[in-house]
Amino acid sequence: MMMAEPNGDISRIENVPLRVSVADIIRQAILNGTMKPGTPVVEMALAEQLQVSRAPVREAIQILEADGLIESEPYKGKRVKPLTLKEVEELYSLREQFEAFAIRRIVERQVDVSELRRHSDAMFEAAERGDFAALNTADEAFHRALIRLADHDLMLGFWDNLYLRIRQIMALRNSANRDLRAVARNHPPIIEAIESRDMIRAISLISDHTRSASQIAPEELGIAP
Amino acid sequence: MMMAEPNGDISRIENVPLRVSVADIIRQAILNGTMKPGTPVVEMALAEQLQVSRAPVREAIQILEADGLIESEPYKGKRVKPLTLKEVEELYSLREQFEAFAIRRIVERQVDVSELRRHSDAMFEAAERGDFAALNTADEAFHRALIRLADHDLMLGFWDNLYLRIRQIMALRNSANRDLRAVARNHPPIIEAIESRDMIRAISLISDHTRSASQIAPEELGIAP
DNA sequence: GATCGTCTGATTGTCGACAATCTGATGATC
DNA sequence: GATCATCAGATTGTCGACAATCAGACGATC
Repeated sequence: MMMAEPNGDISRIENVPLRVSVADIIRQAILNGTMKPGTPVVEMALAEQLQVSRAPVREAIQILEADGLIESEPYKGKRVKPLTLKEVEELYSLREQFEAFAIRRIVERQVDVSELRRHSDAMFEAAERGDFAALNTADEAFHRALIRLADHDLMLGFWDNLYLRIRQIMALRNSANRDLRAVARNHPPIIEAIESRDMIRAISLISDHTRSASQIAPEELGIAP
Repeated sequence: MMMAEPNGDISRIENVPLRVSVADIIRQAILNGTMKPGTPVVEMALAEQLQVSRAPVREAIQILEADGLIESEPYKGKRVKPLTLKEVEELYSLREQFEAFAIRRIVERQVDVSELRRHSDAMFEAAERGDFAALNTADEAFHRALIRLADHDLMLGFWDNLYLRIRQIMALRNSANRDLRAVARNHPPIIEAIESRDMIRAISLISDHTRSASQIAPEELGIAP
């Protein structure tokens, strides 16, 4: 007997395995720069620090390996994956491809992109307040929404993975002395180009935007080859 | 005292952890259709079958989860990820983007693509012999080389991941009754367009090629939504 | 006969112990 | 003083046992 839900939308509680909590903690440490590229990641040390056994730590590390944040050599050890200038360029160039592809799909399918305005507005607000963290959050929300609106789960998964590492890079970069308002101002023209279905212009704007974001000095990464 | 290697290129032997061997075996079973989408993946059963403990099996399954071949619900169970028509379309459409991006990079940088001819020739040879498996191998080698020549490790990683699932799809599809020679004939024009630096034409050819490869009947997947 | 406990079997999650592997140091041998 | 064994420490890999969780079956209760 199929019935309507008698209760409202009580949010589904979920029981999180330890490996997930552990992975979240370590991921955070990597993304906020506490664990810099090259730092050894030792199972036993983390297990003691977090008061769990090695098993969930091992699995958490495997998750982060899949994220591309940790690399491992069998029987040798694991460490936070070093960043190279080439990898940074690859991250940003591929992100540019994803966003261009997303725009093509969005324009072709005439998807409503009004959501983007919310994020853009949030960016201006954050810029006014000089709130750098909030600006970044809104910026990421904007770009992720752009990908999500393309309705392409596979690309969204790749994008999430890719953006994880971009966040890591941004954390390592001394993020001050940037013109917050200028960053915010980049976005409305993109929305307008999409809404007027000017694909060429929208993609061109996104490309410029991404390229300017990818500027980074090698010494900010620690290693260079 | 840096010295030249006294020995020739003796290939480095490597000690493979069990999880890798186990992952290879299970991956193969998924890719050749022995374990179809939806099949439950149970640790203990596999451990007994392979005569190892559960630990390496667990880790192998995590590897395949990262590959996108297995999905898991905590405390419930794991199974070979079901395929949907939408996912198939996403796989092929994203592959098309990757190949177009690769071609742009290759043409811009004037990369030598003579390697592609080797793979193309192998395809014709296989087609003559009516050797379907060899044709597929050469076809994959052709397309992977195209990506590799773009010199973009990040994209290559994504492509490998993506192509894994395309292999799975191709295995499920009743692959007979196709004109092998016609498949082979698709490729030389691509090489020629790249070598004559006609980016537009090369990308257009690749797109057509990918799109025609993506045709699949829903009932060939088992599930449809 | 609907609802609620309770139980049971299946599966995954976690633990502590032990084995295998790698690295570098130390010392024996020529 | 090179080269080779051997050893010790650190780290990861593997194992078997136990705990937690979930789904479904089976009744008891109203």
